[in-house]
Formats: sequence, structure tokens, C-alpha cells
Amino acid sequence: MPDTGTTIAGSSVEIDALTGVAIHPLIAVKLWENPCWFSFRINYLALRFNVPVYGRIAEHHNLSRPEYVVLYSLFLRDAIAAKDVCATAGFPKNTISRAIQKLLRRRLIRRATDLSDRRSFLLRLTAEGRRILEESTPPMVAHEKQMLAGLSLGEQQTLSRLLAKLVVVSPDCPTSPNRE
Amino acid sequence: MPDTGTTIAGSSVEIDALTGVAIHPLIAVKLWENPCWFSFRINYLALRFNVPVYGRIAEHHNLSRPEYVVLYSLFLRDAIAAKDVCATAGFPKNTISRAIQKLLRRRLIRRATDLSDRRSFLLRLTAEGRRILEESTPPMVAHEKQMLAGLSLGEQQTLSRLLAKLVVVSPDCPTSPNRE
DNA sequence: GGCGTCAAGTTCCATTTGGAACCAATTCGC
DNA sequence: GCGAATTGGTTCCAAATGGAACTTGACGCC
Repeated sequence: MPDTGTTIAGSSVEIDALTGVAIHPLIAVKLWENPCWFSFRINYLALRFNVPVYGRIAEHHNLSRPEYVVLYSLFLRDAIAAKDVCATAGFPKNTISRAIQKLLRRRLIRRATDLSDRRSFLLRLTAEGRRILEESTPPMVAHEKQMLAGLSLGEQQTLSRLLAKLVVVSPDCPTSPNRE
Repeated sequence: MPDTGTTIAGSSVEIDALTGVAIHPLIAVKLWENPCWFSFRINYLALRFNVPVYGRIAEHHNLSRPEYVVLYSLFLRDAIAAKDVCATAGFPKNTISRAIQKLLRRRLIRRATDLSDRRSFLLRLTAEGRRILEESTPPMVAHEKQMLAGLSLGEQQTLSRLLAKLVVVSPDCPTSPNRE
């Protein structure tokens, strides 16, 4: 029986046709015989990024992922509110709230009530918060660069464009379980 | 002061230049002024898929995400071991172990010791497990299709190819916090 | 063949998580 | 303007999570 080496139970590896790299045979199946090819690729890659990156941040700076997400959001745009972080990072608001409390206690951010809506607070980085970001961002960027190193610069630009289009359009796909 | 409408505190929306769609201004920032553009896009899209899809599955079939991942993996390739699911789905092995226990109790899968390695079990779907999959897969595929509907078929193929390349290459990027 | 190392799964336990209820401020409808 | 419905943020609590220790079988090495 001509077996192409794809025995999973026996944990053999498969050679990827395009790149000649050895991969787990079940990965090959999930890549190429999967009606949800997109979801698998996205989730797998997110994982490959998040585990090492947030692992390092937890280790070096003792910050959880939600905490770092808040910090990073402020790094990109100062003086935003908690709801903005929720809307763009996807964590539930109580998780973000808790993260903000911890960051306040550690004096990595400060906040002032938003005068135009007194329920809301505008969050800002402190000098110490900014310092931590400036220290932790480079390895993160480096990790991302390395993940993308398998693609040419042109391919990276194409990928960026296609994913951006999906991000922009996706909020219209109903997030709430599409009735029924 | 000519403001392009990008006030975040005031929660105004921004109009995406490419697609003409209204988006949260902080999303625009995270898309276009972000050194980690890839990680943001990936995580955001994973979320957009996972929340509604696994929400529906929890609601309709009372299955957690790890449970469904095991089931779905078996749907793609029957008679694999727990370690294979871990390796390809990224959940820690105790989480997968628990998921398997529950699926066994609910008789959605069954298992038999792997004769070539008696520590390991080969997992298989039962008829009932297969039935649930056949019921739950179509809406999932539909959701993915809808997410991708913003791209042409050619663009989808390009995207698939580029992401696959990253998946194949990524295990080489050291997952464990790169020393130091 | 026996011993040290390693891998597959399970169990234990402290921590994190996120839904739901809640409070206060805002906006809508009229 | 005034009450109803909504929104930003916090708190509560049950459930899920994942690290670490453990058990058992496999594999090297001599």
C-alpha cells in the first residue's frame, strides 16, 4: 500500500511541496484539506506570534496580555478611552477595566475624566509606561519581522493590503450570532 | 485646525481611503501606523471569526472551543492522538485532555490505545459526533466565506498561498522566548 | 538487560476569564 | 424639559485556563 509518509499516529513528518520544509502531517491536512482554511491559518499564526511575544513580556515586565494591549494602544494613540481599546482589541470590557486598574496602580498610565463625557476617562502613558514600551517593542517587532521573513517584500505588501481590506470590511459581517 | 475627523475621544469615525467604509479611528491607527501591522491584523481577524463562530457552537451544541477543536480535528483526520491536536491547535495538553474527557463522556468520540505506543490513544468520532459536525460545519464555512467576500477569488487564492507559506515556515521561528 | 531521560496523558491548584448585574452619566423621543 | 433606553466603567462570581507535578510507557546508552 503506497503510503506517502503521511501516517499521523506514527508521528512521521511530511515534506511541504512548496517550500520543502518538514511539517506535521496534520498541519498539512489543516492547510490543504480544510473547508475553513482561512480560520486555521489565522488562528495558527496568531498563536505563533502571541505565545512567544506575550510570554517574553510577562517574564520581563510582569504584564498580562490585556495589560500590554492597553499600554500598546496608548503607545499608538495617547489619550483614548477604555471603550476604544475594547473596540479595537476585542477583549471584553471588564477584562480591560481590570487591566487599567493594575496599570494605574503600577503608575504606568494615568487618567483624567473626559470633560465631554464624564462617564469616561482619557488614558495616558506615564514616563515609566513609555519606558517599558520602548524597551519591549523592538523584540516584538523583530519577532514579527522574522515570522514574515519567509515572504519577499512585495509579498509582504500584498499580504498587508489584503488583510487590511478584510479588517476594514469585517465589522459589517454580523458579529452577533447571525440570528436563527 | 484642519482635523480629518480622527478624534478618538469624541468617538467619531474615519472613512477608509481604500474601501470608503466607516471605521473606528483607532482601528485605522492600528492598521496604518503600527510597527506590528501583521500581528494586529491577524489577531483582529481571528477574533472576528472566533467570537461568533464559537459562540454559536457553544449555544447550539454546548461545546467549548477546545472541545470543538478536537472534534473538528478528527473530522479532518480520524484516528489521531491528543498530542497531534495539541501540536496543530496550540492549546496546552491539559486543556486538550479535559476536552477529550468530556467528549468521551458525551460519547461524541471513542478511543483505543495505540498499539505502537501504549501511552497514546487513537481517537475516533462516533456517529453522534459526526452528526454534530455535519450540522455545525456549514454555518462556520458560511461565516468564513462571508468574511472573505470582500476579496476577489484571485485575491483569496493569493492570501491562502501567502498565509500557508507563513504557517509552514513559522515553526522554525523559535517559539520559546528566544533566549536572553 | 538495567538505568536515566524523555514523551503522552492526567490531576491539582492558583489565577484568569468573561457573562451578568450594577451604577452613573448621556442621549433619545416626544 | 422629563422619563426611557443606552453607554462607559466597575464589581461579583462561577467556570475555564494553564503551569507544575505526577504516572506510566518508550527509548537511548552502556
